[in-house]
Amino acid sequence: MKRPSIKDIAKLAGVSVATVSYVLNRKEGQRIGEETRKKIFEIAETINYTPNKIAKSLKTNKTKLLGLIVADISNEFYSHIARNLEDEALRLGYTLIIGSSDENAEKFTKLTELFSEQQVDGMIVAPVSGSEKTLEDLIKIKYPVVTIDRYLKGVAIPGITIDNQEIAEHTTKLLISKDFDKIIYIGYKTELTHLLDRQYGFEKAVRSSEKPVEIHYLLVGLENIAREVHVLLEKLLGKAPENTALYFSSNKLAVAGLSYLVKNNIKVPEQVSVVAFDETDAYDLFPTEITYIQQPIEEMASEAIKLLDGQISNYITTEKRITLSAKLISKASLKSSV
Amino acid sequence: MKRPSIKDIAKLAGVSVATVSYVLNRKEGQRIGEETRKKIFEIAETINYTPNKIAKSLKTNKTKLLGLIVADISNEFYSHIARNLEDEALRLGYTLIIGSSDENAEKFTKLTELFSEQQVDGMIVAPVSGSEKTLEDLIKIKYPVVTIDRYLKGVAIPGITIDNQEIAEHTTKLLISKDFDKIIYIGYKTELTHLLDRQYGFEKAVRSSEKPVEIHYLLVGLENIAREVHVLLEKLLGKAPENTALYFSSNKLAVAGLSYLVKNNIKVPEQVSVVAFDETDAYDLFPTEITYIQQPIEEMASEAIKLLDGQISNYITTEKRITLSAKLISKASLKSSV
DNA sequence: CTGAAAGCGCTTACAG
DNA sequence: CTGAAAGCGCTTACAG
Repeated sequence: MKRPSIKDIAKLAGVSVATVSYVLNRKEGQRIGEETRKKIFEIAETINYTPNKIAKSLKTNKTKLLGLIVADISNEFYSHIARNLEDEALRLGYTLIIGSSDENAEKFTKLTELFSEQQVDGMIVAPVSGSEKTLEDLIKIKYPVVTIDRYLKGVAIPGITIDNQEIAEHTTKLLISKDFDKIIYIGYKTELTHLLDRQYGFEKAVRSSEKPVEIHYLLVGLENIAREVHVLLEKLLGKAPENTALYFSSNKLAVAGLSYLVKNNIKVPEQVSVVAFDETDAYDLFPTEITYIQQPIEEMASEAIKLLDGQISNYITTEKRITLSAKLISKASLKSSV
Repeated sequence: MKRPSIKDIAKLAGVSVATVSYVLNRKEGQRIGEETRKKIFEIAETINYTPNKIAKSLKTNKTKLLGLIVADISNEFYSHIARNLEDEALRLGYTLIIGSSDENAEKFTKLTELFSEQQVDGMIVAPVSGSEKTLEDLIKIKYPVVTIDRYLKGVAIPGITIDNQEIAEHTTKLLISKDFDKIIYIGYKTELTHLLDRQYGFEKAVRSSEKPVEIHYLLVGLENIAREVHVLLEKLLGKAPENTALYFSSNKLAVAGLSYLVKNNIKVPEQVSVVAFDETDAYDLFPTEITYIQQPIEEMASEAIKLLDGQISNYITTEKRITLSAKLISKASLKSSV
């Protein structure tokens, strides 16, 4: 009981497979008699024909498959990215195949190989540190690739990022203007450029400030975030902090840090003010509404797909990098003034 | 600059494509001379050959692609499911292609069609209400499909679920034993069996109880959850509830409800006790640790893939349904006793 | 030990 | 208006 092919339709209709292919693809130019046309549609319907895209792909060299590589699809930020990409992709007739790199360069490379063997028409990737060569190889063979969320220093490849440094600088200046006794930056130990940019933005604002303010950095690894953050905050904050600001450079870090505040009954913003990168539903459970930096995820997704589709369809190889603006969403977690 | 094919290798090596295919696939049985073998590998290496899986698929009728349809990949529960499925799939050499149904039967059907045209070897789906016929059609043509999280009444199809009714009943009995004045069940207006099962379990425990206890149901739609829950809780709970228990039948509902409690400064468990289905990192930001029902996601994923792979490889069509046990994780949000 | 050949299900110039 | 034929890149009996 094989699935029916156009050959079966052709036989049943008494025409050639070419004719069947033409009418099923509604190709203009090749005009086919209305009767033949109708008959073919009817037969296709009754024998329940569905096209075999694999066969089509082999011939046309297009699979309508897009590969998506994120750090971890179970991470809230990436699952939202994925969802938006999915919708945009579907709109253009693409389907998404996904993989998680776990920030591991080897795994990242394996995934690109796997996807390329599956003949995906293009890839959207959040590159990991150490994947420079893999990306360069892809560019060399002109494989359509677009980076998202991140970029790699020195690798000229189209992609979407946000203005990490600018928004971080802007936000930090705001903090500085509020005369905190102490500002604590909580970020990652990492070589990932988009995260370093957030740190640079922070540092830049600090350097250009005239007011003296006590600054601390808490940099944690990519694992065991919650515990690390708790230990560090305990050391730095103690149980009764005053007039302090906490700057979290990701939602994961924020959740870790906020849970420390809740558990120690530290009042926001009375004792400690908080601002965080990225949003998460989790903020809803915190007693104070959190001020956060919002990434334009929807726009990122649609631009990424547009950029990729452009490469695929027109073989454009501009090294276009698009930078979108993040937005500071002000809520109660930042003290209103001095 | 086309990508090299085995034909290119064959030409370069002065052998037939058949020979190249044999050595590249390391087929035993067909013994190929060690020299030819080495030469072929070398050439493949230098011209940077990578196999075209599409061509292979056309011939072998296996794509090593698995379709995953969830309600929404950006939902925390499903993104975790997806991640675990991804890992298990990769282990068996499969790649995941994903789609979100948005609980929409039409979209669900479209996705199954799309995936089947892409010739996925099998599908893992969270069926939506109204998709009975789609599923039955798939079974009729013996397409390997496994349901996850949910099942559809009357549709005999292999799948993984958890013991929703039992764990709900068990949990409710525990609530009842604690002599609350009022127990409020917060669930969905839905026809989805797995959610109804949670409700039946609750009702069953209530009916079999000897103690009289005031019971309320809050059933919300699938959209605007937060607002609906807030409005309903306000009506039912007021600002100063006493000795009340809240039972949330999903993590989304729980987040919505807990945020109401936080905003109104209602103490957990002093005034209100809480138990919720499913976990989420968000609980970390709530002042009290939340008692929740934990689904064995990892096991669900590995069993699903195993079941699907079984169907694919052996054409097993047992209507095997696997039920796994959820677990009540006790934390401070449930008052300790009377 | 190796090759010629058929075929998977399509598409698409080309010819008539 | 329609068909014969080649070909996409593989696999796999079969023959030698």
